[in-house]
Amino acid sequence: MPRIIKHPELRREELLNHAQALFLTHGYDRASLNDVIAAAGVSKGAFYHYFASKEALLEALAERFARQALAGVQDVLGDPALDPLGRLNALLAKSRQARVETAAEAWALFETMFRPENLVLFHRINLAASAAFSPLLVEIIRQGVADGTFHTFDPEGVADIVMQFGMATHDVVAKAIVGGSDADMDTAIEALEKRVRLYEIALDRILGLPDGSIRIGEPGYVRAVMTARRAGPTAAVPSKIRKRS
Amino acid sequence: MPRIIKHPELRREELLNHAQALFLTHGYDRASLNDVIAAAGVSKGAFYHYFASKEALLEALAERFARQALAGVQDVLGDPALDPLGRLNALLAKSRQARVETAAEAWALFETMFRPENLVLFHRINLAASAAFSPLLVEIIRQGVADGTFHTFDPEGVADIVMQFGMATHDVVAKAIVGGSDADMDTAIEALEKRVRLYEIALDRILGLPDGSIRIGEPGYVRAVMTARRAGPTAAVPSKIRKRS
DNA sequence: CTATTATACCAACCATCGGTCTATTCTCAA
DNA sequence: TTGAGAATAGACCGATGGTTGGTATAATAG
Repeated sequence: MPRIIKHPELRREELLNHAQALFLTHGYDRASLNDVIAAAGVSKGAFYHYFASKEALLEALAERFARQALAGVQDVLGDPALDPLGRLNALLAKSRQARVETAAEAWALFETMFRPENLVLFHRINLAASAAFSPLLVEIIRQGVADGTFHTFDPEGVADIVMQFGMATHDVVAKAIVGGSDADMDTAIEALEKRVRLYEIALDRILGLPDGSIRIGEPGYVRAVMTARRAGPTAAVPSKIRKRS
Repeated sequence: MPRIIKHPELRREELLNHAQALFLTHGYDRASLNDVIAAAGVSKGAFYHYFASKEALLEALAERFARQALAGVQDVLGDPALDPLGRLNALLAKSRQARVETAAEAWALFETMFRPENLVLFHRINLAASAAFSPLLVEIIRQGVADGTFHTFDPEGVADIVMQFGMATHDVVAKAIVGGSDADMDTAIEALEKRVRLYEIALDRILGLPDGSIRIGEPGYVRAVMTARRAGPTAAVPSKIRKRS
């Protein structure tokens, strides 16, 4: 009987897609390799042909996230029409947009994706995103310091703080969901928006700018994206994955 | 033959000690339960008499860290001789001291303890530490806002930022070690001290204080503690734990 | 067209993992 | 002395991530 051979590069993407869905719903640890290959309809041998290990799969997933997030940001740096503050704001908005859309994409998974069992997954994603964004950030801040827009003695440090703030939003949402009496989206979004305002002012002051200079995307942006997707179809992922004792 | 029975409460501590050493050297995931009980010279049955699971062991370990870190801090909050800024500085110094001494305690493990495989362990420790410190921090900041010392609209948010800064020092050291050409202690400490200075100024500005108000422990403190312990005996932990491929 | 090699794939198999279970030994108060 | 319960031992379990030996297809060379 003839064997059906799909295009190899698509096979790999398919594996990544199924892994992403499973990791987001159940967490990297709980979703077993067998679950992934079963979902993708692929044998173990095939999997290990494309990836060296489960770890490598996670890494590839994080890289893909980072690559997508970075898409279209490179040109911001070189745009001569923007001053350093404009560049920084543009980059922050882009970065935030990527984060929000990633979360929104997995909206049906909102409650599960912010649970501690997904720690490893999100750490990797954030790590990859940092690695991609950080050099751009440092360069922009350096330019700003050079032309007197920003005032700081440690551009790398400030860039790290900015990335920290970005990562911390994940924890903010997690707290709002887990700690809230009714764990709904509105509570989470409200907490998130408030925190973003604080981060903006904190960055203003750290960089010696007047309050209100830094704008990490438009106010209400998170709510808009989230609610738009909320109405969308719920991705029902039938789960046969065990509960941990 | 007579059985040697140790005091039960000591048995539990002993288990924690061996687990701590193994988790720090090889990471929570890689150090197996069998490794732990083998190191402690205890049977599996005995282990599961004291702990409900490997998770519970990790949790107990994190709790112990947090408890040690919190020791002697409670009275800072009630001390009437201190103003809010004094209280905040005292708390920060205490928090930092705990972190540094934890790191120094595991000095022989310096290179391994900052590797990604220890992510889970440190996340738990930081979580426990946050849970312990955060309420104190929020209260102090609230007091300061009330009497006009601090200026912010979001005390909880600022407290979170402070905790973030504390946790981030871990990453700073990791980067200095992993990224540096010669991964030595001096590079790491230097990077750490510089970053702490940045955090101090950032907090000054976020809270609307004049630069130099916040002092997270004395300058040079990290170096002093680290170098003091460096000369100490190297804890040679014979490792039979497998390498992950 | 055939021979050869590299790629894509399969599924049985493995060591080890965290965790359970039953049996036994020890401790100490009544 | 004895009985109850705490403490300990270690065989055992299902599941896991990972390995292996082998097969089928595609690409290429002669």
